[in-house]
Amino acid sequence: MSDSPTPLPDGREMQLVHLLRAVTVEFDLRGAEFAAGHGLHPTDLRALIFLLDADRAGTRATSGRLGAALRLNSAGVTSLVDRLERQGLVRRSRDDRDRRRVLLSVEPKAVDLGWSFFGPLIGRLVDAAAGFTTGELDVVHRYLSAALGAASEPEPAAQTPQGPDAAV
Amino acid sequence: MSDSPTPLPDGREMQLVHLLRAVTVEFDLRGAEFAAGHGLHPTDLRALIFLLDADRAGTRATSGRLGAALRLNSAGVTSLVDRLERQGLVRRSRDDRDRRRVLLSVEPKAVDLGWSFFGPLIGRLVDAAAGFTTGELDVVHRYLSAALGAASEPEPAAQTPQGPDAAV
DNA sequence: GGCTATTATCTCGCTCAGCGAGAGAATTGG
DNA sequence: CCAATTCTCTCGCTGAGCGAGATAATAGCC
Repeated sequence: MSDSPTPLPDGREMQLVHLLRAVTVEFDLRGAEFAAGHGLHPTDLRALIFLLDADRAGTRATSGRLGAALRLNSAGVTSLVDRLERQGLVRRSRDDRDRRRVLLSVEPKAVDLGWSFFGPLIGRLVDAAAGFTTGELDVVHRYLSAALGAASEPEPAAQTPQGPDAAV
Repeated sequence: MSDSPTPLPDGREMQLVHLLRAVTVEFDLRGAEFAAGHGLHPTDLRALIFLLDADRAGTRATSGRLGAALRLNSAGVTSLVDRLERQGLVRRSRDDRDRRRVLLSVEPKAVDLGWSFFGPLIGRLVDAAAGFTTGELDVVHRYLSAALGAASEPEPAAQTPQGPDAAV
């Protein structure tokens, strides 16, 4: 099967797939560069983004949820949070309702760091959207939502041996 | 500066930024899952994708170019290629024109593996594009191209200490 | 032709992210 | 109150990727 099983036409749809992939690669590259430039690992940045998202959404982030989102086991999460705590980016605190849990809260330094990463990128992306009508942006929104749904579908008979929740 | 410096309106443009980020996360997750399920590391998969792209484009991939694309130093590339070669996915061969170079060629097994990863994903993405007119897909294409350009711009005074080429 | 500078890859030794196994502490349900 | 479960942490280990330097081939200079 060393060739296309279904002779997919390399038309507009395929071009979009390649574009999406290119955007993904580019985002990852920016993230890795930013992380390296600030003495972090890509995983640290991913964790920070997850925690900042949770912070903005008002969700209480725990070690467990972080691990599920990043697909790390508990030992990995412990060393990850140790790392972030050592850098003064997050703070651990026991959950008083369930004292087994460790709540993670981001420090202002983390928020600043997040902004210094996303700020310029967001700025350029918003600028890039300037040449489109609101109707066109709606179309893009519809497409990206559909693409996200398509990408999120798990493989048919693949391995989903993970826990109950997960998913960033 | 623990709050938005420019009070960016959380309008359509921002929603698109979040969607793009979500798509990136989802793609990465799929890649990591696929890699883990096949005894590879995310880096191995990224390398494979790079090599398959080069193969389809007719470019002769070398260890050096692979390292530049993946931001690995030479030692890392050596062990990466060792790994891929051990799995029967790529083959090393000396370039006869410049016998310092090592050309990397993908084995059929790698092509199959690539298809088994991208095939279903592409299928679902193409399906997701079915509900759009060609005009609308053109709009999406324009937007994604613009977004790719925006994401590719290097940070103003950031570190770009890498070599001349790079970029997957 | 040799002779040096440059380029491309590999080897060695090391650091540290993340895993598996299991311990410890708190919760829930009987 | 006791067992089963849940959440996090500790310990020891594997291996990806780095820095430094060795090796080999090429290109430029005289």
